[in-house]
Amino acid sequence: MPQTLAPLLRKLESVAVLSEPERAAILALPVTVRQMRADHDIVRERDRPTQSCLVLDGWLCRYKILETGTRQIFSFHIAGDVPDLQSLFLNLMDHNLGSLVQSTVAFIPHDSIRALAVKFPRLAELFWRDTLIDAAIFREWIVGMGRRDAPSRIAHLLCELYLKQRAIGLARGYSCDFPITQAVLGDALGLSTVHVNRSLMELRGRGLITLEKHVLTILKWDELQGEGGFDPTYLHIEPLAVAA
Amino acid sequence: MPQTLAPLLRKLESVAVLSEPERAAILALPVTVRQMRADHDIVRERDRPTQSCLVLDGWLCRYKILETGTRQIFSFHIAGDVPDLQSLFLNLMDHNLGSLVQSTVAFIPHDSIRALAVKFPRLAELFWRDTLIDAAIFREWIVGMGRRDAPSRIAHLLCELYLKQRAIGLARGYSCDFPITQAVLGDALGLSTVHVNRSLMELRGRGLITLEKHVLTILKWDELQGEGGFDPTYLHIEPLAVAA
DNA sequence: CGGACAATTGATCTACCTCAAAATTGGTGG
DNA sequence: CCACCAATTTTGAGGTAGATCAATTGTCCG
Repeated sequence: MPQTLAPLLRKLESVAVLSEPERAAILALPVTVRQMRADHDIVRERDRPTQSCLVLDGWLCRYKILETGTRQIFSFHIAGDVPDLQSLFLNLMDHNLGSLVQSTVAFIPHDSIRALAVKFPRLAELFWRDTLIDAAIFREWIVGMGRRDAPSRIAHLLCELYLKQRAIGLARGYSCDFPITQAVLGDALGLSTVHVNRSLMELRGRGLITLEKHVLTILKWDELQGEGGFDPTYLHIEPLAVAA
Repeated sequence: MPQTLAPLLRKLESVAVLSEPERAAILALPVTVRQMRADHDIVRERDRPTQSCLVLDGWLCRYKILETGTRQIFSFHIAGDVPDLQSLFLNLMDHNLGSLVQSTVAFIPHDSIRALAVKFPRLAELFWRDTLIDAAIFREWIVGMGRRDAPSRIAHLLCELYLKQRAIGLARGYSCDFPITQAVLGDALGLSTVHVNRSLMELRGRGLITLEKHVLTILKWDELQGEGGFDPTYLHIEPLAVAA
């Protein structure tokens, strides 16, 4: 399976040009590919994983379940992401990672990632950088939950998920996949399903977006961005990503 | 200034035992020490820092200002923290770092941190790990903002800040410094000052805490923890920290 | 074609907000 | 050491975004 790790390579190369040995070393990583059904947990709170998971296809999310049984989602992940890279140095999982839809993932043993990092410090830097962007997204998420009302919170997330997909070539014009139900959206934004629905209708009513059959289309990018107070700086998407 | 970097050393050694060369290399880092008045920005959004900042004494916080002028704080930092370590690989600041009270910080050039990381991969891991914990705290913060009401959100933060201080020996019994005004607390938790005040009174009324003259005392740890749904796992504090 | 899930709508309730003022507290200069 | 100012904390009184509960109406898939 020579091209299995292509999504990872593409992501790393959107930030920096890799040397041939670096590319080769990445492609030589031992992986276990696995298909997951929708709504299936990949890693759970309190687990002590010995491998991390690269998304090849599909959508994953990370979340916690509270004592009360409510769920809080704090990230969505698509091809090229390694959502639980943090388990490389934080042995004990403090949250869950699960699939939102049917997905394909590749498991990479921690040992081989560590070996890679020691041998190629620059790759270590790129992986590290990736976890830093993860944190930057969390920060922006906090800002939204603390200070934005429901419609802007939703608008902001739509902008983010659209750009994330576009950066890896998964958008078509101003459209992209959006396999997230309103209930899931509520769990991510700290809103009730009902209120998500109403806010979404407002955005549609104002002609900013279209959202049907799990496809999002942004009709008025500038206005949607304005509504969400969205400034893409925090995603740290490099010009390289666009150039490619 | 042989002991300037002691807080950093103490923090790293709470996770792993360092070799003599590693200790020496850290202590040999070139630093610029600076005193800051309260409410002073150290790094601002859009800056491109060439150094990171180690807290030696005092309290810092990271925050963003929205278009509307409101502020959202997403972290507090005390001695031993390097709040803007992420600028090592994310060149452009996407938020601000400022002092909450009079503080002492040490600036360390990125170049020398990078050199240290390449030479001692294990130190790189420890720094990396630290930024991962940063992210873990953000995740928990999101859970609180999305799913906890005001009193538990506050209770949770009190637990966190108490433990953070205790882990580096800054607590006395169940008491610790708490130089955070109710307005600042509101900016951190996405609440109005008025509501922070009322929730705080409730916690006091129920005899869980005492908070006066900028000193927090936790009277009923178990109940406060219960109120906040606080599980310290996400802080990833190692047994070593307690042993020391 | 039925069953399960997802979206939509209606009605009521409440946690938290805003505005406004009063009471404390802490720091500072005389 | 006291008086005074500014920043905090506290209290009161509405107002509202968003929650909850409960149906109803799609929509997709086997």
